[in-house]
Amino acid sequence: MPEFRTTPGFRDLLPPASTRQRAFVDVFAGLVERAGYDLVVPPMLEDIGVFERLGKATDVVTKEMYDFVDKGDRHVVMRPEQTASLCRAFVEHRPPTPWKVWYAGPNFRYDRPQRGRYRQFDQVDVEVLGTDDPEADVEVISLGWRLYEHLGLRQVTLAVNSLGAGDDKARHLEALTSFLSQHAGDLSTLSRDTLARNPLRVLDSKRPDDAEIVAAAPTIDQFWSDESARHFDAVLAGLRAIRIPFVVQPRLVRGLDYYVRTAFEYVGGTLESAQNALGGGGRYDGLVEALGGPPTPGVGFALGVDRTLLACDDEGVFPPPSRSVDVFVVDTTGGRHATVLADRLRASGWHVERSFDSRSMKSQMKSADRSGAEVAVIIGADEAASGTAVARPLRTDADQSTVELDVLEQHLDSILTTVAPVRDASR
RNA sequence: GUGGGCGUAGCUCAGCUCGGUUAGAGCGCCAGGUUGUGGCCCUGGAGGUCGGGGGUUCAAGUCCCCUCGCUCACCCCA
Repeated sequence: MPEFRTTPGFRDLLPPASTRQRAFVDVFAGLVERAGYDLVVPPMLEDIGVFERLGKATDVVTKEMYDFVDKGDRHVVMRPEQTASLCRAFVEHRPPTPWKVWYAGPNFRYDRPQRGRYRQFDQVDVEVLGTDDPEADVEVISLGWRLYEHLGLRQVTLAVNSLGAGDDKARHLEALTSFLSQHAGDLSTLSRDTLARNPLRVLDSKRPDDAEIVAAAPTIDQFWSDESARHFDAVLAGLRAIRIPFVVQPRLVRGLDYYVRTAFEYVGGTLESAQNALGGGGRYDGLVEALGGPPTPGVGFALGVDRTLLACDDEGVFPPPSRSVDVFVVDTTGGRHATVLADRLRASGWHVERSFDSRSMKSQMKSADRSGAEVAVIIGADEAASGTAVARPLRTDADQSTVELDVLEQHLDSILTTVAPVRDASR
């Protein structure tokens, strides 16, 4: 074993996983930017206060944060999520509303790593701040859904609920707490602990022992105010209007206090474990205010990149993009010709590779083959002396030919267009 | 934080049950067969503190203890 390794829960992303992750973010960025969302890049380090406003479940949550005191005696934290950072940025800069933004980047949580969960993990998210129009909820939910469609995932379920707001949310919580307390004896030990900490989350229990009590517990839909019901109906109607299928799930909850009204989750169909949520979000109308800003409604979602890619693996979709090398320059005269020619051909827009260390022609040809290049351009002593190069197709039976260096591009064009249909249009 | 599985070559693993010469295979890498040409094939080569420490023993990759790491699940999930 090497002396130094990544610390627990952290990892190096190497190809092809790294290129696939970037391709994933590219798909996401293209999708949301077409919808008018702008990139905002908040720092990874925040004052811990930003995340202590997330609600009373904070005690538990704090234990899983990467926090420390820096050299200036500031208590800081590697951000555990992006939404609160973006809301902090909103308060700090007060941009015009509605503020439609997206971001993709790493977050940190100090918990035990397992499948699809690392201490540093990437999420992509969108947020809309400054409007409580239910159509904004619909737009946000649709963007997540369309992303899964673009990726080719078919076994994703959209679950939606309304958590209510203000009085109706409070009355439901009261009724739920009282009901669960009365039946605490019938709950699993673990759920009794959860009840003491965060009663809403008991509804999320997947333990068979709890099924009966959870099924009988009062659900939020019995407590909705007219306003909450109207908002939720509008969201559902909007989803129907753009033909996005959903399941209303009255027991869907969110762990943090700031969520109100719309809550939703995208649930994967292939991950059979207790954590099959690929992503989720909802309305957080009180968060900006809690961070010291003006009353500002907000809605957004965050999707776990690792978990979504795992779901892609399970469904056999979204493979990593393959490199397509156009030309491999083989130079047996020391390598300088390869340097010059590679530079020249790259400037013309081709994907060009070469080898180093003056290796044998056989070795360089082998590298050329393995690079996947369409054509090997070979320069040996004879070619160097006569100002020519040999162009040898590697993927067809066509003969190689010797061409003058000043017409090399033309020649490559003629053989590459028949072999490789599209060349980089930006050249 | 709790529990299970696993740590042997760059990678995937065999060897451990029942301790016994220089610790193996496939893939990958390098070179040669072909003194200027990839793929397929053949030959050769480099590459190992058997995760680390301690113990038992004449002898430990193999048995025992501890430890670190990986992994899966639970807990938690913003």
